[in-house]
Amino acid sequence: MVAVLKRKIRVILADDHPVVRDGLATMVNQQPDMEVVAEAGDGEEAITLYEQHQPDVMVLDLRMPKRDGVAVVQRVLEAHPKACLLIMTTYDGDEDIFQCLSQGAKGYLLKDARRQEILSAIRAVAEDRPYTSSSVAAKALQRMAKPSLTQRELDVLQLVAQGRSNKDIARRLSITEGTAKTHVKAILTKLDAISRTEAVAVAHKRGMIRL
Amino acid sequence: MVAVLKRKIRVILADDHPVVRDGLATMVNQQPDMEVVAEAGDGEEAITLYEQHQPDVMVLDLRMPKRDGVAVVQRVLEAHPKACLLIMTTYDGDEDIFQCLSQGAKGYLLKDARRQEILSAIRAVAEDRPYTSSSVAAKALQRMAKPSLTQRELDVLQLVAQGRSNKDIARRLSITEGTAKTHVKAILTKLDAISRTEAVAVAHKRGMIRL
DNA sequence: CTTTTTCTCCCTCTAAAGGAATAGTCCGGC
DNA sequence: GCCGGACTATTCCTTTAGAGGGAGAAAAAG
Repeated sequence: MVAVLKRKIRVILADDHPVVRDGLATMVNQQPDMEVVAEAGDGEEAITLYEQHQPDVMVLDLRMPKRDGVAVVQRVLEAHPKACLLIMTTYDGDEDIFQCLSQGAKGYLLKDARRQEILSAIRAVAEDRPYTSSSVAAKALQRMAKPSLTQRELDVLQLVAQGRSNKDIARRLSITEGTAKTHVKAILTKLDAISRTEAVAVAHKRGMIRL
Repeated sequence: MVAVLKRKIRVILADDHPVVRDGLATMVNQQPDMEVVAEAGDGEEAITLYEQHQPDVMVLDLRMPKRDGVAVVQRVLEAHPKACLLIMTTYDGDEDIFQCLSQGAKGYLLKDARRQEILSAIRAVAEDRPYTSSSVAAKALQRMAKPSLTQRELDVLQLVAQGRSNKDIARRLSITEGTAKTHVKAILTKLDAISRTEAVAVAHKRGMIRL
């Protein structure tokens, strides 16, 4: 089936859990057509190792110490526009998916995927074919229909999620309480929430904030 | 070092991510003194397989489909008080840790633990010695100094976290709005929060609610 | 250079949330 | 039987949030 003479797919794994790296490494190295060339335990390391090894595929966890997945995607792609990045994470919020894919990641899959699906995804991405399961694609499409929050609104949302009052938020951002309220109002409208607490729930579910 | 004639430690792995199970299985099976006898992908399966195999150790993820880790700990230990359960999870909220350990889990460790630590933990738990890293132990102690929420307060907190208003909460729980406020007030006091949104943030960080 | 978006600030008004204190009922433990 | 915790409910009062507007300045997009 697999061409014996073909060069193996060179893979870097980036995940902060040694157990997950072991699992992936075992799976990958058992395949005749691929091999793990390096493993990273955080975002910084992922970027460094990509530079060093220039692999065919990098499998990336979204939440990692030092620099999170989205930031790694951004950095690597701006230096290597042809990089094939496969996001592999437990988070299925539409915002995470949207951010990664719109920034140029070639694939996005969830950690509860079966072994075969993971391997197929790596092979697809290695050939520069995008890999997106139907459920993930659906979320990305959902997200596109929703209004985006501005940077300032995200700043405010972050503070709202920490339980800060409008007055408190205003003080921290050096704006008036009225302005803080204006931003909160915009957030509620865009997230279709009737209270700040609901807005936090929605934003969290969508992966817009990290608590 | 390891006695060759000694019976191997029989381990069951319960985690909803195939990748994690693979990683753990590989690590465990490489050791001369232990072996994986079964793998479960959800809570129900974990309970069933424990009954069937009666392993020396069961390694449990906290968040699993169908039945979560705490519930599995409860069920297995009420049928087998001597069961050696090792919790392995990404969540380090004091409530999770406290619940598991106080219900009789023998160990609790985080998924970012190094390989050696994981194996040591399995060996410790297999010999009925509790395994608790210092950071985890510290959180359990912290939790003991904090007031517990009553069941009703947890019900209310869950609804608060979904963004419901006091009136809404009252309707859903068939109580008056005043009573809902009383509960919310008690929650704020116990969690040392000044607003419901902060209470949600605190509760989430402590692992008291699942969003 | 326009146009649009973003960020800022302002107003009024109503509804909701939160602080403080009190109290009756029920249930389980001692 | 008594006591304490849990759940329920109440009243009074203050503060905060949120709905509904409008509006100017700056920055980004066209």
